[in-house]
Amino acid sequence: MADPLFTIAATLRDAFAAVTALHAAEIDPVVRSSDRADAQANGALALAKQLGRNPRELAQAVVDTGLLADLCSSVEVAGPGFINLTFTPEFLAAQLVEVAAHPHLGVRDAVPEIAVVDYSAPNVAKEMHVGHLRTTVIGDALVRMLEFVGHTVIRENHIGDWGTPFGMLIEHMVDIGGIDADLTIDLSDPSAFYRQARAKFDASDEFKDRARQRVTLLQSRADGPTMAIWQKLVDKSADYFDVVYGKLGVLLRRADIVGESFYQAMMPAMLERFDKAGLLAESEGAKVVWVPGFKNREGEPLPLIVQARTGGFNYATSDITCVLDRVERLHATLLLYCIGTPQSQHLQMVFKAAEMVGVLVPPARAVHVNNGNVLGDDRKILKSRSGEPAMLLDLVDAALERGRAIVAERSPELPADEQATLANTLGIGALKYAELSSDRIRDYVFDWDRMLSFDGNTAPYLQYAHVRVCGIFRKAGVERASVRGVVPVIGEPQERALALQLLQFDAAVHDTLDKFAPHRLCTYLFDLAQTFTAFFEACPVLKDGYEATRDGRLALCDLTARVLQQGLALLGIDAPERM
RNA sequence: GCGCUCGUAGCUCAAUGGAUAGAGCAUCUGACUACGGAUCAGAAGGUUAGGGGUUCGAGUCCCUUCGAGCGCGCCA
Repeated sequence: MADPLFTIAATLRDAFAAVTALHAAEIDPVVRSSDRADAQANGALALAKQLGRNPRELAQAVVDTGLLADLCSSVEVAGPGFINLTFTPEFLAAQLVEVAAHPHLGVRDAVPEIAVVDYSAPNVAKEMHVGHLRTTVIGDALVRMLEFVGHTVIRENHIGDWGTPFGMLIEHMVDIGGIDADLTIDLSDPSAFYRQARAKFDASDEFKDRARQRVTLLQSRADGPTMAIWQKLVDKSADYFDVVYGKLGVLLRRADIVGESFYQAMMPAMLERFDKAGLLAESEGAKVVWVPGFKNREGEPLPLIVQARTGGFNYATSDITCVLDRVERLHATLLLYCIGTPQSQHLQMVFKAAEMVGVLVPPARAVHVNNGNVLGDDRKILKSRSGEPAMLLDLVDAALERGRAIVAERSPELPADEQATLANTLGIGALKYAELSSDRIRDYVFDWDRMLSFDGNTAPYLQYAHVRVCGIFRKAGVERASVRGVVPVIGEPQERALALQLLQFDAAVHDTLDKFAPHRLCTYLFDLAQTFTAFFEACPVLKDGYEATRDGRLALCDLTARVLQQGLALLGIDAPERM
């Protein structure tokens, strides 16, 4: 019970029960933080409507029970029926002591589930571009948060490693020396090999035929040389992905790759299940599933094609089989798909089809954690100089370079190795935070200067706030751990504001996970940092004449630093101790 | 044509159906020889694209118009 709002809500439930003679479980008072008081309860409004009573009178009756008096120094009815609450300093201080001793800083464990988080999903033999940035960074943050609250999290990188393009890719490799060909992925142009193959495919009918035959050979999965070349293409691309993930500091590793190819063997059985359920139909020569509610251009029902006329499977088949695998083999109950919004209709059809065939059934559920685009200042998708979507590795390298420039200018006195680490922390932190700090559903405008600024809702601002707190302890020569048991001082308004903010970490994390919206945690951390700086200005910690409040304020400082550090860590961002 | 997403201060973004829609940047005015100035305090800035509806209460939910972006049968 770290969050005081939960304690208040429970007490309020008792109070409502007392005045309405309803069983406590039937009442769900809404308690939220408020600008006008420490907290505000507005359960009386909805409840009064149900009971046909005057909301103000009901709220007043609840106040009159006196049940909140132990926790609050002031309880008053306001507006149409709100109850405004001001906590006692003792109550706040006791909650803070609990949070400081709590292994997760007051963040409650969730009811544990097995969650699969599907994110990043680059394609073999193709570059990662700006479109992969948000899914990768958002998915990674969600993985960290889900693990933090106690879920078992399985990361999956559903790479594009199967399908018709592999006919021409493999055939091109055969032409240049087969499995022995010296295939290198050029980090400055990872799609070069793909383009060469494509050019031949477009130019030569003979090559086109060979490529088509090669696809058939690949799909049979029986031809040794074909599979060996395919594997080499996949491996080389995985090397490239590892470079990107390593620089970006995301958790995805080779072992997390579960590409489209993985599901091929299970697809016939999957179709069999649709057939047995009477859901498999034929339309224009293809095997389809009619998913209700979807229409094509002509306004006619739109089928989900699971087997093409040619007998080949496609990504609908693969994605449905993937749902099956996650639910029945991995026993996942939470399936998160961190994929751009354009895939929305496809995923809805896949989820619906999986539901119809009895695979995706409660408690298992799938969520499309969709995201908008990254735009340039022209409000079009961020492009590189060549006019193509910006390459992810270029953005990462540019972020690192900008980080280095900032450190060289502002922290030249630090040891060289620390400067290097700091440059990375600042550059990558800024890049990631920019992706995370606005609502993932909307497009957002990419701007180096803004994301690297030490002012505003940015990673550097939060990192600097952390550095400042650490600096106080360094200056005082006090070990952070030594103040952990100290009861914080709650006297000045800024101390109270900071205490309230610190106590809402739990709510911020859970709110973020309820909506899979990392920007909510970002907003919380930014508010916390701002609240801290106001405290820092108004409430001297180490100055002469403030000995009596010193340790209590140091306790607030320590907790602030820990919440900032932990909060940033949940976003995949490091918090340096000095800069 | 059908469908999905979005539209909030000059700019970039917030806001479980709750009171007077909040931050940051930029602009303007102040503070301090600094417990880290990589700072803080304050001011100004709004018909939440337009119009209807539901509700005690709508930026939020529903309908509609306009605008932007993206999908829409055998690639993935």
